[in-house]
Amino acid sequence: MTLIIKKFVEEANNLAENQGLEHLRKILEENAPELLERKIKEKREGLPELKNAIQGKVVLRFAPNPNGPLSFGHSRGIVINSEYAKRYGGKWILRFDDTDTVRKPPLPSAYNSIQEEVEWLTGKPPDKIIIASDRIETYYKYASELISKGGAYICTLSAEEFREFRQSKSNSPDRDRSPQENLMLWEKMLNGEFQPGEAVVRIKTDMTLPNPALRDWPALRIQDTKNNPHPRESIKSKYIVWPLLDFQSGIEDYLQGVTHIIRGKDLMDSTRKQTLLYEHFGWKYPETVYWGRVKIHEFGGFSTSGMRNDIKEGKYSGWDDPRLPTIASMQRRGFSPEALRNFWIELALTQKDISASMETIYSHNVKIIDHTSPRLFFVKKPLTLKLIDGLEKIPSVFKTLVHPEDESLGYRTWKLSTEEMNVIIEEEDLELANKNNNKIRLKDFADIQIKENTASIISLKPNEKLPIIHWLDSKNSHDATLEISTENRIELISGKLENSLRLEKNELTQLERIGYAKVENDSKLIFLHD
RNA sequence: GCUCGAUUGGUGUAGUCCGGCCCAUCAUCUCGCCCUUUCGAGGCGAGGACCCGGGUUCGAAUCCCGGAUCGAGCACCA
Repeated sequence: MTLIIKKFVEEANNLAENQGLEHLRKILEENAPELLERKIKEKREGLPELKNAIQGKVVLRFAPNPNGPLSFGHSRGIVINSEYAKRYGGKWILRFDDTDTVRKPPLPSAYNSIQEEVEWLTGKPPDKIIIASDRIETYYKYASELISKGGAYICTLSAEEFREFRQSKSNSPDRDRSPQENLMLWEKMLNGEFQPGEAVVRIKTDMTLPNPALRDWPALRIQDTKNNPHPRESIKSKYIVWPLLDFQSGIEDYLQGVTHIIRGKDLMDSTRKQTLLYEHFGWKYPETVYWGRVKIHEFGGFSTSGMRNDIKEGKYSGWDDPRLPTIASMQRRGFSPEALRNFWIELALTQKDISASMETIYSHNVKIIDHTSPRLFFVKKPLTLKLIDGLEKIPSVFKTLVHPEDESLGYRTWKLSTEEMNVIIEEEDLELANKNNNKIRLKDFADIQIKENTASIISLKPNEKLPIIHWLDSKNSHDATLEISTENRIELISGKLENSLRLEKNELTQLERIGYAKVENDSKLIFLHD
């Protein structure tokens, strides 16, 4: 049988090789046209489909620690979750996981700033907001329930002592206590009869589990909230027993009916721990997908707490310092939220650790801002040339398009004098002129001949092929600074800016031959990218 | 060390489940050309990749085995 098949396959392969696939196709068309109807593999676009996602029923969440405003990295979680919510007509929850008052104390202002940043990024508020520190008693309830069911116990071993048991795959002596005893100890924990480190609630798993991280993992611990009060006014020192991430997050996901969790792959063990927790309760764990680490080449290693320190020490001017990889900074510099969304969607969802470049973000941003950015002349290192010849040819008004592809945006105009005129060009462009017998074309104006600090108009119409440069008239320009920030320093470039357009604060412009910039005020521009 | 997981051009991705329309997609990048009175935008074109070694098969990026490399977790952080 197989021999017969082999014979025919060989025959077909030979035919294909000798007479081409078209020949085979014809034979098939004649004899068995149904075989030609292939299901065409659809090309995926953007984010991959979520497993078991039902239209209208998807619930997602993103849970940052509010110990600072959002970093660029956070924006991935917000974009991906909100995009999926949109795609499936579901909803997504913004949850503040603020359960560590000691090592990662929340920043009170972050609760609001994060919400604003989310809105800027996605165009609307999240469907729901949850603050973990408001829900401590709920978490207690589930802890008590699990303790009484024998699924958790109070462990009075120190972290170091327990580590021994974890390593040797043997049970903590506290493990065999009865639920009644554990409930009593639980009350003691809540009443403050233990100091931090003296007691912890552990989820019973199996000390022989191959993955050491999962062995009787800790669910709630004691924090000294007298000396380290929670920064929220309504919480402060109200609780001393606090849930750990794996417990808090697991319970909350269940309570909110989260169907899909999208998280970093560093949280893979969290999934496994929480799955064990869900088994105790008989719950079904959400679908989970992971992403890998993202490194942006131009941004070094920044951590939220590190930035917080540096700002405090005055190393940076604030969370929106242009050198910092925060959303606040990118917002201030003038990135379009749509560009950030497109960037993350294009990177998609894989477990690969990736290193991307800012150039990719720039390219996304240009696509969005270019067709609406008014053009402007900004002359760095200005050099003044007195017009000494050809003044009679000058029109009374200079006129050029606000945007080269969109006449509806109008014209930039300025009045010129035939009596006296000083042209301002960039020092660097003088070299360009040098290469062309000291001749150059002033964009939309005239060909000039330069001689020392003077210039003569050769003709208004282009006379020969000369490099075209941007320029200014001294009477129609004013001093301005362009702030360019590179990785670790801020450079202030002084120059001249044209008067013709009065741009509002935060408007984006394209400085011709320089790049895109954001208007801070009349005489200050912040460079975005080229 | 133990436990997970990943590996497609310079950088990201598609395709891998279910082997053959894949001498491998799209974007970015680089380089040409066109257009344009900006070094911008736009248009066209070119460049460049299946981690390695075996195996299965008529046929492997795709399946199997082995190895390498990279990353994460093994916290009373999130």
